[in-house]
Amino acid sequence: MNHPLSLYNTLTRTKEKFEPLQPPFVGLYVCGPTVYGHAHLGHARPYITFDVLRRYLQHVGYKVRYVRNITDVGHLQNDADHGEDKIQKLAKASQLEPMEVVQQFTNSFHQDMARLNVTPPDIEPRASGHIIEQIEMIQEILDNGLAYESNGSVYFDVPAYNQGHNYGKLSGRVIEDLLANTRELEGQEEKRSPLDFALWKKASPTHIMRWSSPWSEGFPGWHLECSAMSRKYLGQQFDIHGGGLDLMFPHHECEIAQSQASHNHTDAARFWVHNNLITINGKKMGKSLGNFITLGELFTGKHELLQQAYSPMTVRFFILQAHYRSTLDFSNEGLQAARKGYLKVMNGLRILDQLQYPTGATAVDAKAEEEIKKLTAELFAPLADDLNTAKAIANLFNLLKKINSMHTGGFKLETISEETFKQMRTEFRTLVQGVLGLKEEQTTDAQALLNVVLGFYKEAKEVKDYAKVDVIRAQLKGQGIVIKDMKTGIDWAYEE
RNA sequence: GGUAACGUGGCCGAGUGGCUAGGCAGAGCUCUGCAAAAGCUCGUACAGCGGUUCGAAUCCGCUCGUUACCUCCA
Repeated sequence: MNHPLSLYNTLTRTKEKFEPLQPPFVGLYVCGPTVYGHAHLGHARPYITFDVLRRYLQHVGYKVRYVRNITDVGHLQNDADHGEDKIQKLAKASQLEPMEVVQQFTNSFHQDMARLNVTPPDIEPRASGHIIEQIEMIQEILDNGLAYESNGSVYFDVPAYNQGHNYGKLSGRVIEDLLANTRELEGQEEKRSPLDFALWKKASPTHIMRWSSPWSEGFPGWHLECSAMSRKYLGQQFDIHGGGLDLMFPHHECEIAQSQASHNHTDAARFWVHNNLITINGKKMGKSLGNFITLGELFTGKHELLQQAYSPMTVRFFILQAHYRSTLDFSNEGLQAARKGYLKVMNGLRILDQLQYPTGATAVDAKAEEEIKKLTAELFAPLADDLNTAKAIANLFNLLKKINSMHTGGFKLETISEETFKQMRTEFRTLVQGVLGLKEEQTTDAQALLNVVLGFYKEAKEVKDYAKVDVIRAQLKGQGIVIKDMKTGIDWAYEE
């Protein structure tokens, strides 16, 4: 298991060589969605990015346990009204059970991910299913003197924690600066310091999502679930924690603090990896800004900003064509270019399947051999350098040119050895399908194709070319389809 | 205001001291019944100004512009 994967670690702000704690096992935790709405293009990015990371780790031989949570107990909405559970708010409005809302959006999320060919995580824990673990964790933090109870709620004591630890180590914040810039928000009188955050919140009488705890009927704080669930399934310390850049502060910072404060004072994860955001007209795409396009809208083209529908693989390719740590700007032009690029790769894949190495070839040319070997070796190399999918795809196109030439005859296959040819074929396929996770999409409509054939059938009948008519009938029958000549026209049926 | 990024050819987007990124769009050529696909060739890009260096898109400084986080958000 010796390979040179380096990853950018937000904790150290440098690229570091990746070494698992217990090779060959790798524990990977990624913050999952809060299921109070349909997933949008911005959501696609981390899940595709970390899907590729997971696939790559597996490709180089690691055994990965990938945990991605579903947050379904609701994040507090900290706007003008005191803080209301988003899921609960929606549930009231539509007269649904909160869990019904959660299930709907969870199903929708799963569907979108499947279409994007994102492999499901190995464990997908729900926050609502881990209330006990979260309560336990709060108790530990209380026992360590780093949290306090206030009117039925429990708050994390940031200044106390900061005495022995470094609150802000991940996001580069300094506690004094944070204090100097704190805004006065309502409903904060229970806190000792404005920086303190809730571990447990006492439920108001109208709040329906509530659980019993030693402190009150209430619900867990909005950073706790990730700490509790990552620990449960990956241990006190694990290898990689991923998520969007916008979660770095406060979410991930709080996660680190909670984890440190509740157990052995070890960092929860050794590598903190953050993907950058998707922008639209240069601005972050986000729920709060209302400038998002859901994946469903993207796939159907039903959104005022969309000139056309973009298939899931187009979206995947679009995202992978940029490095995960750069912002990526949405545009129709960008998506359309991605679509063409994606189709080019798919055409290449088809051609590769058709290529056959000639038997008894003996015209190996050292230069050609070397060239293909080099291009092949360059396919995976960029992924080892902080998962540079953009460069890997660029290298893919460079090899694809040669493959296309092999197909059209400009590049004689026998000028490379069979071994090199097979290696090239395997690596190209593995990169495209196995690691980048690009799959062929059925872009053609079977019914439309059938109509074309029926058109020829009709023409043949009209000119009484019965030989051709018979051939068409026989061929279609071979496909399980029978032609029906009716007075009203030509139709078809499945052969019964 | 604090902190952190970014500014690359028509568009998207890699690259972080010398070696062609790549895709899309555009032009020309080859192939071709026509077309398409494919291949080949082409654009003398690195916000501006100054500095370091034999050499900078890449390092340093300043200026301008954009963004993110600091409040739920992937």
